[in-house]
Amino acid sequence: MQITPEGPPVLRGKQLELHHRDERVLSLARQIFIEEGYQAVSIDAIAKQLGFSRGTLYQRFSCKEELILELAIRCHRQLTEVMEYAASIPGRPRERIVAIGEAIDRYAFLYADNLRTLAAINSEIIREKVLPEQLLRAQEAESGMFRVLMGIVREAVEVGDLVLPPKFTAGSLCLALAALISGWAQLHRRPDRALELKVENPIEDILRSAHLLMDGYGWQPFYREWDYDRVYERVGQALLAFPALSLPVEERMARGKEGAA
Amino acid sequence: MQITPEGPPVLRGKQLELHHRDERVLSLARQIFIEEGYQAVSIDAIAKQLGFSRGTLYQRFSCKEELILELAIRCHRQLTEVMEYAASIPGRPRERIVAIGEAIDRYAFLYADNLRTLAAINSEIIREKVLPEQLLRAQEAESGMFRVLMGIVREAVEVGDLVLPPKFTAGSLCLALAALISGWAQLHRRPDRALELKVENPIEDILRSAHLLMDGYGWQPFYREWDYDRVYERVGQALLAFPALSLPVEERMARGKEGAA
DNA sequence: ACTAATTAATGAACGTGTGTCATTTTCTTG
DNA sequence: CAAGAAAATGACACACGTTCATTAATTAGT
Repeated sequence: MQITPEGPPVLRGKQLELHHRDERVLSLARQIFIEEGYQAVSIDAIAKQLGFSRGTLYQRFSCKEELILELAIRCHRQLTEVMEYAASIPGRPRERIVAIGEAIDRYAFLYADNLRTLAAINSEIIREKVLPEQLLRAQEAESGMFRVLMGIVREAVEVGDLVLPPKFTAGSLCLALAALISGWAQLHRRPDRALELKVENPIEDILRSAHLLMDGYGWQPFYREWDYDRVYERVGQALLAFPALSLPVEERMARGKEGAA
Repeated sequence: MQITPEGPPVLRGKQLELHHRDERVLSLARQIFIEEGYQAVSIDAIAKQLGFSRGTLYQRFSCKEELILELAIRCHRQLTEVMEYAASIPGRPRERIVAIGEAIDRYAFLYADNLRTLAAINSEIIREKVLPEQLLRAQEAESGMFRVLMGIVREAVEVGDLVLPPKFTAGSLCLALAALISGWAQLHRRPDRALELKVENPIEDILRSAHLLMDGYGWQPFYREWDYDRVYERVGQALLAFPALSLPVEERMARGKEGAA
């Protein structure tokens, strides 16, 4: 499917050292972004704190927007891995969608700060400053999410669990699910939005609405006809086997700060 | 319902003149933002183009982020008006939801640029720079959308068209609908997202998915059991009566550039 | 209509962060 | 170890944000 023109370049000597320094730079950028906000992130400040000159940094990153977008790309990749793992948990297709919902919910709990970073990919303010080439990388990172969803929807159609209504396609459903997920992410970032609706658990709510959406699409087994609570329990257990989702409470903070590597 | 502490302040003399100048400032900010992007908007450039000094502008706006957010607030208000009008078109509750979908779709067509501006309300980059007081105004502008949706959902419950499944509330549905709308807006801003899903009309698609979501919630009349094409036609006609949605093609551009007043 | 008090406008001045570049330093490789 | 390649440096030019003392205009009271 994917063309990999040159394969992963092997880094040696100085190159490797630089690569590691890039990681430190990104890690610091992440920390500043999370703790002090976007405006506090600056090539200048990072160079100072890391003890080398500004010009040096400019050889690796063209501007702070590139740093932020790079962080967002990593978060997207990590989230995609989480989703891929969830999608690999055995069960009927719709149960695996549930697993994905549970996985991203848990991800958001463990790495709440990362959701803020993720939003950067959609921000025009950032997109208009970085190189087109990096936008492509960002898009590719994003597309993983769609691929995972699409795979499950397609399989559901194949095994007959999902009979698409006329004029609807697997893509439509993926789009709608992605929209719900993106709405869910927004709620995480801005809980105030749900206040006036008097919804108690808006975050859970929106994932449950996804159930009704799938019901509407005619995706079996339907929400009421299946013991999804049990599915939640089962996938909940299975998800613990994934490293990024199995952190004990104590390590959560530390890991959350280190980054998305 | 709403408390209006002081009522609309009456402007006279110089105050009025200043107010008009603010409008010119915002209009120019909008034009620059749309034509040259966020980074091109600057208090400096606006002051120069309008022929007065930088300090003058700083007495009215604290930073460019405030300008952008102010624009977003106006867009939100305009979109809310559009939705309110659509919601007032006679018909069963679910038909009025359809009217809203049609209205925002048409709004997006006529004022595509405004969708970009709208996104500013969600951008952390902008939110972290403006005064908390203005964030409140932004939130209030946003809430109009929810109010309109909520009103219709509540009415649907009252007249018996919608029997909420156990554990679901009117708020859940509003949230989900809002999430879909927000996903739809994102698709407008970044059509690339849907490319790999091979969806032909992603924009239409997502609004049709809202139908299946409502079906899933058990909101009658169901998508398949009702002639919604006819509803689209009917509300399409009705929407033309609303000034902002009735512009002929020629005026579209001009009006689109002027602003959201 | 005149004057005092209030309010707005000005642009110079300062601070901060960006991005560039010629020069120096360090690293790599034959 | 030497020549060439790559990286590091910090000074520089610049753009933008922000403040402020000074000047100009407006308003309100008599």
